Amino acid sequence: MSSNSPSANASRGRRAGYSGTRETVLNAAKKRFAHDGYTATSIRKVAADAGVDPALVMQFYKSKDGLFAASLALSEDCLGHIAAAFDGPADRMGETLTYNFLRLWEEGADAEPLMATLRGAASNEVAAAQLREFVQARLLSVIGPKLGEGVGNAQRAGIVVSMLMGLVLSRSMVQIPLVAGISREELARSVGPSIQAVLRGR
Amino acid sequence: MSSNSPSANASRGRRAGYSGTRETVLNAAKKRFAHDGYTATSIRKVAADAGVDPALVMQFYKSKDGLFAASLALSEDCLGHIAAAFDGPADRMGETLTYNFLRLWEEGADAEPLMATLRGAASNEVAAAQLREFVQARLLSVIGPKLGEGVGNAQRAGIVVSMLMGLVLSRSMVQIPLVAGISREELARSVGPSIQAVLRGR
DNA sequence: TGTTTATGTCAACGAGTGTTGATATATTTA
DNA sequence: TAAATATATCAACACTCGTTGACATAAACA
Repeated sequence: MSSNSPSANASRGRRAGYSGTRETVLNAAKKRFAHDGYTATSIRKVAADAGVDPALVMQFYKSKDGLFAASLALSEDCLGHIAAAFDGPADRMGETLTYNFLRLWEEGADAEPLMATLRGAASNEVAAAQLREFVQARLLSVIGPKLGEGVGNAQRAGIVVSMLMGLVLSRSMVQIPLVAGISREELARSVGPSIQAVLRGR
Repeated sequence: MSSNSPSANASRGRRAGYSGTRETVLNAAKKRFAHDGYTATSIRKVAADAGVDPALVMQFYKSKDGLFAASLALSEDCLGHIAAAFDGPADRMGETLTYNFLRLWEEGADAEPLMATLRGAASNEVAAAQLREFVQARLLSVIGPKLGEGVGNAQRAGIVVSMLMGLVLSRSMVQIPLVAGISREELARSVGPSIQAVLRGR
C-alpha cells in the first residue's frame, strides 16, 4: 500500500501522518468507560475492542488512569450550547436549558466523556472530583452570570444542575421506562417552567 | 472467657443462639457496597472488615452476587415515610415529599442499601434493574394513587423522583459543596414548590 | 452419650488484573 | 544511505479476584 503522495493520511490536527490508532484506542476506551464504568473496564478489553495489543495502550496512555483521564476530556465549546440557552426567549429559558442540558449528555462528542464521568464517579474518586469541578466551577461559571448576583443564586443553579443530572441518570443509566420513554422535547416542556422557577428563586 | 450462663448471646430475632457474625458481615458489606460500589468491593475486603475468613462469607451468602443482593434488601416500612408526606398540609406537599425522600436516602436503616443500589447501578445490571423496579413499581405505587388518574400523572411522578435522585446524587455521591452544604430543611424549602408544580402538572 | 448441624479457618485453583521489558517493524528525519 | 523515532507484538511478572474442598471446633439435638 505504498503511495507516492508525501502525506496521504494527514489526519486533521495531528502533527504528522503516522497511523490513527491512538484515536481508535481512545474511542474504544470512551465507549467502555461510558457503558461499563471505571472498574469494570479493563485495558485488555479496550485493546481487544480496538484490535490492538494491550501493551500498546499502555505505551500510548502510560496507565489505566491516564487512559481514563484522556477519556474524560471534554471538547472546547462543550458549554457553548448551555450558555446559548439563556439567549433565547426569557420566558422559555428553563425549557431551553433543560433541552440543551439533556442533549449535551445524550449525544454529540461530549456525551461519552460525560457519561464516563458520571458512571466513574460511583467508584472512582478522580471521576467524582472531575464531576464536582465540572458542575461547581465550569457549569456555574456559565449559568451564574446569567442570574445576576442575588443571594443564593449560585446555590439555586447548583440545585437545578443536580436535578437535571437526575433526569440524565434515570434516562441513560437506570433507564426507567417512564422517564427514558419521553422525548427530550416533551420532557423539557414538562419540566421547563419548574426549572425556571427554581433558577429564579420564585 | 467461658461463661456458665446457657444462652449469653441471644441476638434479637434470630431463631437460636449461635453467633451474630452473619449480621456483622452483612453490615460490613452494606458499608462497602454503599461507599465503594459493586465492582470495587471484594469479598476479601468485606471479610477483613468483619474480622472473618473470606470463605465464611461465601458459606453465608453463596456468592458475591448473593451478598450483594442481601445488601440491597430494604426494610418493610421503607416507603412509609414517603406515603406519609402526602397526609400533611396539601400546600406543602412538595416540600414534605422532598424532605422525606432525602431523609430516606441519607439516614436510617435503608440509607446504605439505597446508596449501594445507586452506586451499583453504575456498573452492575442487577443493581440497575433493582433501582428501576424500585422507582417504577414500588415508589410510584405509593405516589401514584395520591395524584389521581390524570393523563401523564405517572410520568410526572417518575420525573419528580428522578429529580430528587439527582439531589441525592449531588449530595451523597459527587458531594458538590453548593448542594451538599445545604441542610435538608432548607433544600426542601427551596425546591418544594417546584416539585409540587411538576407533580401537579401546572 | 453420639449425631447432626452451625460456625469457622486454611490452602489452593484458575482466571483476570495493571504493568513491564525485550524485541521487531515501519516511518520519519538527517 | 544511516540514525532516530513511532508503532506494534509477545511473553511474563506479581497481584487480586471469586470460588472451592478439606478440615477443625462448637453448639444443638437425639
